[in-house]
Amino acid sequence: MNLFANQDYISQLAIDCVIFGYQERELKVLITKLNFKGDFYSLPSGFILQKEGIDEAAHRILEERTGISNIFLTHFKNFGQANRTNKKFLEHVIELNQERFVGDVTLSKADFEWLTARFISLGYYALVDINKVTPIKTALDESMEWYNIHELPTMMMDHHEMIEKALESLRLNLDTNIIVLNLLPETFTMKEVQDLYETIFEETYARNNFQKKILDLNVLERLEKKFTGAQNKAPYLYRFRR
Amino acid sequence: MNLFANQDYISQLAIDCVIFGYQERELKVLITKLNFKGDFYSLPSGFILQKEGIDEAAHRILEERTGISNIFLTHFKNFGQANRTNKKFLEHVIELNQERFVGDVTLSKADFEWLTARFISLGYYALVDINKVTPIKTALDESMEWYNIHELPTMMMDHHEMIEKALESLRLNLDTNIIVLNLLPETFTMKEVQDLYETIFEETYARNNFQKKILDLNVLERLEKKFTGAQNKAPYLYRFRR
DNA sequence: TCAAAAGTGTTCAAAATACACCCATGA
DNA sequence: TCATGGGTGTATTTTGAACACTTTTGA
Repeated sequence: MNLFANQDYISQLAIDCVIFGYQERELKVLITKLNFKGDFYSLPSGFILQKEGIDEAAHRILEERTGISNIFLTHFKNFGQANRTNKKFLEHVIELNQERFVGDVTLSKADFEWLTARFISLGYYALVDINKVTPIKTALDESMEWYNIHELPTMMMDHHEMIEKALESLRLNLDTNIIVLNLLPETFTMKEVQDLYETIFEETYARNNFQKKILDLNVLERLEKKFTGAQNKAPYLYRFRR
Repeated sequence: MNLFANQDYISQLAIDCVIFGYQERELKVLITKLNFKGDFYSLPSGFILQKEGIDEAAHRILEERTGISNIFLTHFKNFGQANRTNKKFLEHVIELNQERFVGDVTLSKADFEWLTARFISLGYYALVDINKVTPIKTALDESMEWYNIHELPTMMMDHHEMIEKALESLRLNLDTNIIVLNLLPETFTMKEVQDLYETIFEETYARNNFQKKILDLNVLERLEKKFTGAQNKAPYLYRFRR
């Protein structure tokens, strides 16, 4: 059975998604562990159907793996060195899992050829509210979990570099854009916004100046106060203005 | 004879180059007119060989068309809608030029299929010194000329949109980068730099403040004065510091 | 009434912009 | 010596960071 080779995919072209989530002052990335012996970790990836656009494909892949649509997702870089192939990687997987690759059952010859060709990857990154996501495993995944961006496992191919480049790109985008609020729930306090910025940029900011800067962007609206039970002044809640 | 289909190109993937040049307060783009009846204008394009990286391919294409290498060239955007194909365009060309498409001589069936597939394009833009470039026509080009960015002919497919996006990207890059000086000759006056910026951003700047801003970047070195014969103070020449 | 954390106003320094003046050049 | 355009110094405004103070909350 051919899983890939006969599908209506564009060959030699893949999409890799760096899905950023945020929780308790930690920036996290969604990573799958492959369902094979040996520890193989990968970004959620997929291929482009002949009938769909590249952005469309990226959205589909994101939705297939997280269940959510209509989320911030953007291309950040292409990866296309001449020798970029996962042939060695796949051979290693097969070597460690020989019993599962007997007689073309798991992976046909055609699929092997298709998958180990030289590949060009379009790198996308997404920002999601971690509470809205239920990671969806495929048959090939043993697990699919959030990893702190500073405690990543050893990733296959150049996926580690991809995450680094995605983070760089995210930081650059934030200078002119407040897209990052996609990482927060519907309503949030100013302190939560500040924690988020400090986590992403790995810096600290003065509370009052930060508040002024964000409010001056004129994209937030102030709602009622949030009484937490703590013995201090209740902070305001904010949400995106529509 | 197959020109494309049997070549070692990656299929369904193209590179389009927006080559910016600058002359006398005009920002220009290098555009080819195809060597067929009917006015068909195109960006310099090419395909990616199996054995070369994508950036490498872009540099090769640029060199094939301008004769220069080691020039500023960068990816700015991918173009990959589902229906993105030049089938209609090519059929139109063939219709207007039937005498040249008799008997597989100019374009084989295989080539036609290959060329009219759904294509994804990697958009690159380059900045070149217009005086160092001798546009190199291929067999398919009737002409290859510089066009003022505000006086572009009607371009095939989405090439017009590509130029717009490339310009946007160039402007963004300029905010943090002085790469734009690739558009100028080896030595230049401050006024020439200012003219260039004003042309690209379509704004005017105060002379003294502009000079200060550029010099504060610490990337230029001041050379001797340039005596033009005009009855005014001779301006200094500058060049990139190494 | 007190500690903790949020909100807001004021001050200070730095950067961007505007204004003014002087200088070199060739007719 | 004059008009022209180039170079540079000084004021002014705007921006952003630092500091200080007040308010709210629940114990």
